[in-house]
Amino acid sequence: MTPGSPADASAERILAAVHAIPIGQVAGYGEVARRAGLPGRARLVARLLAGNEDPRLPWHRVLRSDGRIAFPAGSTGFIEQERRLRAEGVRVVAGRVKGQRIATSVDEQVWGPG
DNA sequence: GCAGTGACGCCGT
DNA sequence: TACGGCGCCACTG
Repeated sequence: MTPGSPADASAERILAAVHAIPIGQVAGYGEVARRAGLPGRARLVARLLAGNEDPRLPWHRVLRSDGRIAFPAGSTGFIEQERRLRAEGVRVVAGRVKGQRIATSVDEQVWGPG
């Protein structure tokens, strides 16, 4: 193992950023990566979620920048994510989150669309 | 070291 | 809104 590797620390920050997403709210992969201090590492976030084993991790609150579920429509992950989001009161139509806007930058999360 | 692949993002049409 | 193309990063054979 490499407990002191920077990749491990980054993964920890990413998971923390995902946990920080409030119930009923959603965030984009890029936004999560940005919060973790890893701008441009959206794919790394996806890889982490794909291999996460923590059932408490609100991975379903992470969407693409388009506001759509990243899984292919009809797949197991797609159905599961859609179901979990709806359980939290999030309106999901055709695999897309409605009534909310995916922040692509920290400014939008803090200040809003403007 | 190179090529292929993916729960991505941005831009142009 | 939908599609296609290109770029970027990390992992695997």
